[in-house]
Parts: sequence; C-alpha cells; structure tokens
Amino acid sequence: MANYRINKVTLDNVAQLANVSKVTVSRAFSQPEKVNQTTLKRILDAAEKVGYVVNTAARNLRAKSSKTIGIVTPDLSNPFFSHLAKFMTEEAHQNGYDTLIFDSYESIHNEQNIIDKLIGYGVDAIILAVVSSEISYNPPYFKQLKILGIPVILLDRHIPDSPFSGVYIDNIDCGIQVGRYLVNQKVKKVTIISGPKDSLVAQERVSGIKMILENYTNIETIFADFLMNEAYLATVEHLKKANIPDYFVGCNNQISLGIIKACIEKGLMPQKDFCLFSIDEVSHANIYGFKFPCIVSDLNEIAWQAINMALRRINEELSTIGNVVVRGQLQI
Amino acid sequence: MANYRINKVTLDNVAQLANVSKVTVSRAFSQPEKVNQTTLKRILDAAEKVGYVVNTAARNLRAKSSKTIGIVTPDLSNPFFSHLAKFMTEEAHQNGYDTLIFDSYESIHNEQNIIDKLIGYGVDAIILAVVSSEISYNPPYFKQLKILGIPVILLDRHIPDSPFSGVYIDNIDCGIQVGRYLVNQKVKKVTIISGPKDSLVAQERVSGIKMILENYTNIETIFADFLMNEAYLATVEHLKKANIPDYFVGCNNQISLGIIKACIEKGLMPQKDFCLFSIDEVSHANIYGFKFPCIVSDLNEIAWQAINMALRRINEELSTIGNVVVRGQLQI
DNA sequence: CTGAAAGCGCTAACAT
DNA sequence: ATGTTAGCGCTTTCAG
Repeated sequence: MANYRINKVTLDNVAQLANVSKVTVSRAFSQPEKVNQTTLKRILDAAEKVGYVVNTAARNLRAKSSKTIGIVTPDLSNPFFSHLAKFMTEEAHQNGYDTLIFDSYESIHNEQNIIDKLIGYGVDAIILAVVSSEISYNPPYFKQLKILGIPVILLDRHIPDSPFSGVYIDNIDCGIQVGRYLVNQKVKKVTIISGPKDSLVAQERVSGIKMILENYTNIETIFADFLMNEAYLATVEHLKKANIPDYFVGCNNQISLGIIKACIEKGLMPQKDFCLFSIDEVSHANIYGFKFPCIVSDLNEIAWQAINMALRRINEELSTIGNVVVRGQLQI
Repeated sequence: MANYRINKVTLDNVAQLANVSKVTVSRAFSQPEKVNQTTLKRILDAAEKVGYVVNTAARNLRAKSSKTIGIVTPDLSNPFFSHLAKFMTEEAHQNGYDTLIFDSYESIHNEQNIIDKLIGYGVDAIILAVVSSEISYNPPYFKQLKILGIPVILLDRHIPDSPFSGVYIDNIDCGIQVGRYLVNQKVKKVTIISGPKDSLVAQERVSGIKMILENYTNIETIFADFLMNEAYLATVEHLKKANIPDYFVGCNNQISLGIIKACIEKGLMPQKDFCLFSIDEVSHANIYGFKFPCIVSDLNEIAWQAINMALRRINEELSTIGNVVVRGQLQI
C-alpha cells in the first residue's frame, strides 16, 4: 500500500561511480568552482548516468538558506497576480533564488496552511498578497512569522497594523488620477463600484476620487467586493434603481469586468451607452475591440520592488520596516 | 550577509515545554490518534505558544512519502490550466495529499529545472502538462523519472512514445463534433486555425473535422500555434489573402481569442460578419456579450482522473501504463 | 501510550 | 583540491 520510491539515487551512488567522496560530489552541485575540472566532469557524467538529482529536503535541512522565496496570492487566475508571480519569479531567478508559488483561492484556511507549508519548506522570505483586505486582518500566522523571524513582504493589500513591510499601489493617487480624468470629461454623475467597505484599498481609491470630484459631481459609491460576480450583481441592482451614470468607475479589474457584463447584458453598448473608467487594465478588452480608460500599474516595477525588498531583508541590509508605494499610470 | 533564521522552533522546544519526549510530539503531528488526549492537548498548546510548524524538509527526508503531488503546466494564466490546477488541488486534498504547482512559462529549460526541483522535494507523483506538443518530444528527464520510478501522469498533451500514462481529451472526437455542427450549419467554406504542425493534438483535432467535412466543404487549414498572438497573426495574414469563411474554427481557447481579435480589428462583428467555432470555451466572451459555439471539456472530470490515476500508481494499484480519454461536450 | 536509539541525504567546518 | 566528522529535525524501529 505504500510508496517506497523504488530507486533512490544519492550522493553516495554517484560518489562510488565517480571514485570520489560524497563531499566532492556535493560540492560539484553546490560550489562547482571548488572542484577540479576533470573531476567535475567525471562526477557530472556519473550523475547523469544514474539520474541523480539533489535531494532538496536533505539540502534544506543542512544548509543555512534554501535560496527559495515563497509567494502567496489569493487568485492566480487573475492576471494581475499571475503576471506579478511570473515577473517575481524571473527577478528571483536572476538573483539565484527559486520561488514557490501558492494560490490561496481566497480562503483564509488555505492561506494558513500554505504559510505553514512555506515555513516547513524553510523559505528565506515570503511575499504575501493576503486573502482579506480588511484593515484589521490579523491571522494567527502573523505572530508566528514574527516569532520565527522570517522576512515577510506584503503585496498589494496593505494592512496598517501588521508588523511587515510591503509594496503597494498608491491608491489615493489612483483615485486622484481617476478624479482628474473625470473632471476633464466634465462628468455630472458617477457611480463607483469598489471593494469591501472595510478594505483599506477600497476606501483609499474612493477617497482619492472624492477629493477631486466631491464638489462638482453627483457621486454614488457602492462597496461590493473585488470580485467579478459581486460587482456584477451590484451593478445589476444599481441599474434597476438608478439612471445610467455618465461614468462608472471600477475599482479593480474584476469589478470592471462585472460592470461591463451587467451593462452589456442590459443591452448597453460600451462607449456609446455607458462609459467606464477602470483601475487596472480591463482583461481581454482589446481582444473584443473595446478600449476603456484606466490606471495601469507597472507590474514589473512592483515585482522588482517586492523581490528586492525580500532579498535585502534576507541579507539584513534592511532592518526597519518600510513600505514602497508604486504609482499607477493613466492610460487612455 | 547570511540568513540564519533567527528563531528556529523544533520538536525539542515543544517537547520540553510540554514535558514529553520529542517522539511524542512528532506523533502528535503525524499520528495524533496514537497519543493520549490529555497529552495531545498539552502538546498542541505548547506548539502554538512557541509557533511550531513541522519542518517539511526534515520530515520528507525521513518519511516514506511526502504526501505531495507535483503539478506542472506551461501557462497558469490560461484558465484551462489554472482551473485544472485548482480542481486537482482540491481533489488531492480530499485524499490527504498536497500539491506543488509550477508554471514552466512555456520554456523547456524551466520545465527541466522544475522536474528536478520536484524530484528533490520528494513528490510522490508528478502530473505534467508538457511544454511542447511535438509528437517526438523526449526531454532528458523522461528517462530520469523512469529510472527513479516516480509515477508521472501526462496531462492534455499526448506523447505517444513516452513511457507514461496520461489523461487526455478525445481530440478526434472533438474534431468530429465540430465537423457535425458545421455540416448542420451547411457551411461551404471553413478556415481552421490549429496548433503546430508537429503537434498531435493539433493534427487530431484537424483530422477529426476533416473526417466529417472533407467532401462537403472548402477547408483551409492553417497550422500556427496554440498561442493567442500566433493565431492572431495567422488570421491577419489569412484575411489579407482570402475571403471571410463561413466559419472559423479555433483549435483551442487561445487560438479562438486570436481569431476574434484579428476579425474585430478588421471591423468584422462576431456572429454578424464572421462566425467562430471554438474548441474550449472562449474566455470572457460572456462578459463582453458574445456567444460562440464551442466544445467544452469537463475540467473537473479531467482533474479527478489525473489525481486518481496518480494515487493509484502511488499505491501500486495500477501497474500497467494506460490512458484515460475524456470526451468534450458541445455547447451552443 | 511513551521513550531511546538510529539514521534519512546532505553540507559546514575543519582537516589534509 | 579533496576528505573526515558531525549533525540539521524528523520519523521509524524496537523496547518498555
């Protein structure tokens, strides 16, 4: 009933075949420059012949660093996160680190398990886009990670009271840019669909918009969730009760999709019958021939900042908790 | 310069705090039923207090099974794969297994490294959607995995000469269903955009279509790639030279997107000015108010088959190499 | 139900 | 440039 892996290949096997001690074989794989060229070749040949691969478990148990960074996001099928994950992986590779990427599928329970797993795998740092965007989110593992001294970089979703550094989008600035754009368009009536009421991101984006628009415009704000379906339902409800605004504002890419779906289902044509300003690029819009003004974030920049903050903390070049805030770009 | 994790918490720490030996603590986490209720509670409390998490590296080094299945796909931002990954993870969890999910980003080089990593982590099985769909794909790690005796389940992309089992879509049947639909529509002229010429999936889907249509219809087949941009470019070229066919056939979801993009860019309206039949659901079409006839695969079924095939191989209930073929459903 | 001893495969520190 | 020794944190015998 059990799975004893039939053939285990270890350093010893390779060592025998290559007529060296296993330490030398070990070096051949971790510090090849310290091994004689001829010996090295003999070892690598032997290793290939028997199909040897370094046993990560054993290595991590002994080595000081696993050279691995854990990445956790709530939804890898959201391009915002999947692209970030890709860019971070590339940046990590360039610095000699691997990544271990997990999707918490928006579940707190999964998130906790994943964090435990990552700790168990001995990652050197964790980059974490948290499930919840509640301002007061404070899951048990926060304390745990703090105790263990594992560097944590929060991504995208800011939690003010957490003991960790983070890389965030400048949400108020996003809002301000949205507001300015709408002022230029001389809009009279705006409907904002945003994330949960208790999410800082949701609040900040809305308050940025209101800073600019408050006195000029009739604004309705709906706090729904950063998910397509919630935004869709909120928009459907809204359209039943109210007239079509001059502009909808979708506070992230999923919300924008929900708004579009609801409007199109009602027979409203984008640009003709309704206008939308999106925070984040609207997925697939260009494919289907639509174009919406939006604020786009430089995902490459965010990824670079996150990985490099992680590396600096790992190497203890950075002791204080600090945040990096990346501004979005208006794209018309 | 180095990252000595400041506070390591081990079995010993918990053992001291709970006044038991470390073996008992170990049992508390791996076979809690073998530990006295009272003792168990004391141990778990102690563990929580100091933030203890099982060290996976150490566990995997000693244990016979890591209770982990590795999953590798070429593109997690493709919903086909990201949903499969999600369903497989759920199914694995229900059987007491974790998953380790990697994205090879369509690179052979990454793929090889990921396989090495997975072997190194001691996964019990690997479910692999290969980068290439070349019929004769035969990377070095095939042999290696065979030597090591690690169960491998190929996913979606069939490689006839490989020594592994797999779960596949019935591609010829897909094609036949497409063909029948088009016959019913009494089409005269069809343009098929498919994957690479040397891909079995691409070939089978096309040949299925042709089995039904050959004698009735004017068919043009373009072998491009299973990627949006290649399909887009192929369609753009095609539209320069030829008239609009009665139907385009997109041989996977990415290709369908490419066709749509090219047509819409040329000012052609879906359903009005051009028709498309897609193998795979067309991502986001419903959001933007479009509906294309398509063949959809039951991803839940595929995921279930893949995980259960893996489990049966792990438990040696299954010794021969066999394949499971899942049929797609027509959706109008 | 609990414990003592051994060792998984690897690498750091110290030889040589 | 290579080898020797010790031990990472855990689980698996085997004893009690």
